[in-house]
Amino acid sequence: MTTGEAHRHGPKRADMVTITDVARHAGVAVSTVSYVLSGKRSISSTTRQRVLASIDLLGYRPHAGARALASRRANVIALVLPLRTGMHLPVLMQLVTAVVTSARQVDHDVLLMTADEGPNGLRRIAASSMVDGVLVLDVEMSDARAPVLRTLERPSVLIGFPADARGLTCVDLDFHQAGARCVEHLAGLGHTRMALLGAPRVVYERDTGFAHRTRAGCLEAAVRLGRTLSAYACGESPPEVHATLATLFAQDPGMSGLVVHNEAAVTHVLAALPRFGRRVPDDVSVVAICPDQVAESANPSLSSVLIPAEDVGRQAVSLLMRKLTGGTVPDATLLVPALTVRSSSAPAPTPTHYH
Amino acid sequence: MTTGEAHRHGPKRADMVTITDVARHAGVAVSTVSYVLSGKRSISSTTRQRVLASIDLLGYRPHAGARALASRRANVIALVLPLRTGMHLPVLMQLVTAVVTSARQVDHDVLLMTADEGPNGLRRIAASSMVDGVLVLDVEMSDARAPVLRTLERPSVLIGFPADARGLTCVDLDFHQAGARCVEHLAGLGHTRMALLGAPRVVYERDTGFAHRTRAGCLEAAVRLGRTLSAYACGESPPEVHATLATLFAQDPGMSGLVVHNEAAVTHVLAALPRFGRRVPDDVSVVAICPDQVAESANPSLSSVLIPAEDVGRQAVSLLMRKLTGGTVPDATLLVPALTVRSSSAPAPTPTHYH
DNA sequence: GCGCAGCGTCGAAGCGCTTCGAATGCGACC
DNA sequence: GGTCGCATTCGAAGCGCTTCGACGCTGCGC
Repeated sequence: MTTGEAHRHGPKRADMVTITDVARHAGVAVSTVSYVLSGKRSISSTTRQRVLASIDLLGYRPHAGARALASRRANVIALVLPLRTGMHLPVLMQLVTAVVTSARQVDHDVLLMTADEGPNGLRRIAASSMVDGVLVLDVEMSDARAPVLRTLERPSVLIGFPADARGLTCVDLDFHQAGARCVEHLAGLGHTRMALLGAPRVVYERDTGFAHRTRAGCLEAAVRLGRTLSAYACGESPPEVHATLATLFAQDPGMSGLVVHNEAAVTHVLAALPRFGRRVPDDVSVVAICPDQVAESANPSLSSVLIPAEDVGRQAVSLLMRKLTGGTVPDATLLVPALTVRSSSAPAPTPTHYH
Repeated sequence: MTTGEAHRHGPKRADMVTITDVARHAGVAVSTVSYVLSGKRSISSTTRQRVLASIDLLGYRPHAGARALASRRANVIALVLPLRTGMHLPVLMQLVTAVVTSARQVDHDVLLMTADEGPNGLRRIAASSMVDGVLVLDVEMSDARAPVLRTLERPSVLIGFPADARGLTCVDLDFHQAGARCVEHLAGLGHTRMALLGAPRVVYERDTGFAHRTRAGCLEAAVRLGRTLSAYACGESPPEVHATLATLFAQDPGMSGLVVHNEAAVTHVLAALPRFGRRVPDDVSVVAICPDQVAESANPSLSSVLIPAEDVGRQAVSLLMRKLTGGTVPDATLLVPALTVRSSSAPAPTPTHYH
């Protein structure tokens, strides 16, 4: 269905209400309407009422492009998503939702970019004044986008930490503290001999920040609390998990508190423990660092430190906004992890003799 | 007109290259640069070269807002995602990626909206000339957004069919044909007695289009090919699946070809069949209508009709573009389903006697 | 030799909005 | 009563781009 008026000069839509229309209808100057809307100058309450009434009546909506042109602010931020996503999808979605919602709360919209346009996409978007700032999700250690962001003429915030984060603003969960929380929880339940079952060895061998940080956090907490903790790298397949557990129990049969930081392996761990004669949580307590969904759908449900997707998204937007308004922000923002107790952790058992 | 002047009236960014700069540098009029870029008037090749060189040299990028203002086209489409997503997440992501990529190919960007802003969000976006058109994902039968779209001053395309699709442009998989394909596949393998295990009863009782269409497609194909097919609604829990299968085999022990259109139940079906003494695919062949991932990760992997997310996304964008350029498009676009043969289907067994 | 048709280019008029400086009106103050 | 200060409001100048009519030029037909 076409609207009338197809072939005029400056394409003139009959149905578009402009600020001029509002001004005329309210009997004020255009600038007055603008000031009512932006609040950048004081307007008498009678005038304000009148203008607002006209706006309402005419159904006026400011033209985003015109506004961007005149004010040099688009009120749009770019959200860069990877297309290859190693990330847990539900968590990603939570993040995205949180970002969009938070952005809307400060009157911004979100432009979606997939990574396949690569660095050039970033430059294009930024240079065209289409967005005021950029939010990058699912950052990798050696992220090709990181260097580009540094040279970009617009502020940006990363969710996650690349290997080289200098000069970049990053947000993520505080994995060091997450590790510590897990150990503290187990220690609080009376466990004295613990283990960390972490990511595959290769992950540690690359300088993958968050894996190291988790391990350091666990070890530090164990030392601080006077407990034993040994850390194991662990593959993701059932056989590898089984092998790791075998080694672990061989070295320390009395181990009763297990921290798992390996999303893929965690269900296999639960499945394998009974085969070593350990019931969860009666003989061994398990605490995981993983998305909520994984923790909840496990059997038994896992006590865990969650990825606080909501918070991360909100924080990221808030940081970006602060940068946009010329504020100064910390380079690194680490979110305080929260531990949720579920069915996989319980007070330490009285010592048993295993062979 | 002097360019110097750092602290004039309108905020002047030193780092922004405008079309005026390009024109001056190339020694032509501003309009000429514009025409080189848009190709809307013929320009001599020498001039074009010169202009393009200047653009390149200066690193010029048109200001999106200014362009939108003058041309009344934002070159942005809105993508509306639900926040509550009943949809299979990987499929959703595929769709989103496909949409973004397709849009970029026709020089459009994508503005992301979550549904929680509701109908008002749609109106806001549309009226502010921020987007030229709207793409709505994951449409429900009784979708609150549908009526709004009809009154919107911008074209829209839905992915999925609401109950009342009058006056709306919708795209989806052709479920009728999908059902038929499954039956044809089984018939081709020599199966004569088949069954359809569909969605829960309530889904049929609401007038849920795609469930009915699948069933009709299966029945029609069975009749056409001279085979037996009975359709069963089926719940999603293991006990319900077990019960349905029990009924099914009680009524027709010789059933050897099973079509499953129930994502949630399909794994339970595979798990339950052995308990009825049926091996897959030796005794019973199973064909599913489900996302690729589900089919691939099942054991045995499922022969299935996939949701062609890529195609759907591409089609949706292409339809929207056609509407934007004043073209006329069909109300309903049904995508041809493709069946992928995997390990769950095999030639019909020689008749066996079950009790 | 003159008129005419195109081609290629230019100049100017906006698109709808923000923002700055200036104008207005009013009570207060000397 | 004149002047100053304050609170409001107005007018106009752009923001960077597109688009339309106009114009100069060349080559052609008569």
